Amino acid sequence: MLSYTEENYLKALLKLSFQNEDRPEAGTNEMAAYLGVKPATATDMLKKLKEKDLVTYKKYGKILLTDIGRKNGIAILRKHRLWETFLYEKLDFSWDEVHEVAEQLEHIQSAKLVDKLEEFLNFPEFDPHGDPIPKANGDMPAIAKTLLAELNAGQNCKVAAVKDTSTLFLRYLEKLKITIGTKIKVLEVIAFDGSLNIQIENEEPRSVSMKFAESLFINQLP
Amino acid sequence: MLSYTEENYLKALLKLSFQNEDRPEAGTNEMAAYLGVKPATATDMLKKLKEKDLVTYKKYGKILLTDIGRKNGIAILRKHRLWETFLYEKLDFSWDEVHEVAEQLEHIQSAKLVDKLEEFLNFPEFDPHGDPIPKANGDMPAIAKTLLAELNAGQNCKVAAVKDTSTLFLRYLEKLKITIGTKIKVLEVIAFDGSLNIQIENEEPRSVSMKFAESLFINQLP
DNA sequence: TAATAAAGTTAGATTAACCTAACAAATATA
DNA sequence: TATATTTGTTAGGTTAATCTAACTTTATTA
Ligand SMILES: [Mn+2]
Ligand SMILES: [Mn+2]
Ligand SMILES: [Mn+2]
Ligand SMILES: [Mn+2]
Repeated sequence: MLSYTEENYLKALLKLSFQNEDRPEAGTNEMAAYLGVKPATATDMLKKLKEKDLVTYKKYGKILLTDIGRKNGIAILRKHRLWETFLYEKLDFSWDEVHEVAEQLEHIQSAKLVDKLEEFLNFPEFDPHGDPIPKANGDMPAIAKTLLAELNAGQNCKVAAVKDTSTLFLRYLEKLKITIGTKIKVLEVIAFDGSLNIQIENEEPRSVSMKFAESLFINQLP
Repeated sequence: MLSYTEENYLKALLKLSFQNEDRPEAGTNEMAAYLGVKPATATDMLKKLKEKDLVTYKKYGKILLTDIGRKNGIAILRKHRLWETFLYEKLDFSWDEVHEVAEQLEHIQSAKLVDKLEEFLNFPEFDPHGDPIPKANGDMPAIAKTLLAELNAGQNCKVAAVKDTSTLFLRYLEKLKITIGTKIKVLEVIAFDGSLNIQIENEEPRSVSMKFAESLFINQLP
């Protein structure tokens, strides 16, 4: 059985591996920063995880999940996202509130609980931020990876997921009435600063910054 | 903020205080046994809880919750019982499965979560074992304290709560189709061994042992 | 009441997860 | 390529929660 902390390291490594898709390994400092601990602490834990065959690790080398480490990491991620969905759908939490509580709930140990929860939620595919929820067998729907910023004038899309999950951004999205699934049309791309004029559903056109457009994953529409 | 372990000590002390109503204090060994640790461990923790003003404690003396300790204990108990209710009502857990998972869930820190959960469950008064669920302000419905064993031949009652929450007992109750709210009529009390002949709802009469009758709390019916 | 038993404490270790400070290796850059 | 910078490790400590073994206090009982 894994400790709370060990689980967090595995999940962190998994998420870092999603971030650099072509280079799924991470460094000690990178992990330490991600987890909010000092590098010395991470080194200790990585040695321990290596002993348990959850990561491959060599002195001064990069860190990679083993198959079993990955399996465990995905199980935590699954729980995290199912709980976020529960909080959002059933308990009326807003999407900027769910993460913090799910960070605790993801460590509850009960196979039955996860599976029953998934059933109760009707086997959701995506969490409130649009991130895919792994199935019990580890399968996971593909992650959207096109950014709004990559579109050209005239193109249509649907919001698939948020890249930035900060409260500041999520609150701003709410203000703009943007949520997962919202349709957006790009009216104009301003070459000067990369900002966009967009139409959100049938609202009045408005301008958003390049930073904004680089924080939203979308699925293109024909 | 209290640690997982500190919370468990407070809840334990609270429950022990319910058990001996006229003598709401506990001893070191009693607490240690309840929590499954050695007395030396409990002594250390009690000193720490005393420092934090959560219990009154003097060397070789009995232990009592302070007002603030009690308030905290009740908050944990509230979470425990709300989660048990959630698991039972929404996720189809059986009543002998809920406790173990609730033991973990009760330590999740989020005031909003508890209150939203309570609302989602429609402000339940009792958990799946018939135990009262404290309100957000600390109020708690009265605990049933009459045992089935205290009734005489001819008297009617409704099952209010289980005193013994062991899997063995709960499974046996299920087999007998007894749950919280089930009506029972005492047909005969056997003086020899304290066993009872009872009628469960409209089933065929049957005999139960004294041990059985001392494990069920009931509310008497006219 | 004196001896025995039960209840509770203390001292000293252990383990997990963290830290700082000093050092070593690998990488980037002048 | 030599030096500086970045990255990562080691040694030695701390804190929370646990333990065992030895000891002390309180309660029971002969
Ligand atoms: Mn999250
Ligand atoms: Mn976590
Ligand atoms: Mn319980
Ligand atoms: Mn607990």
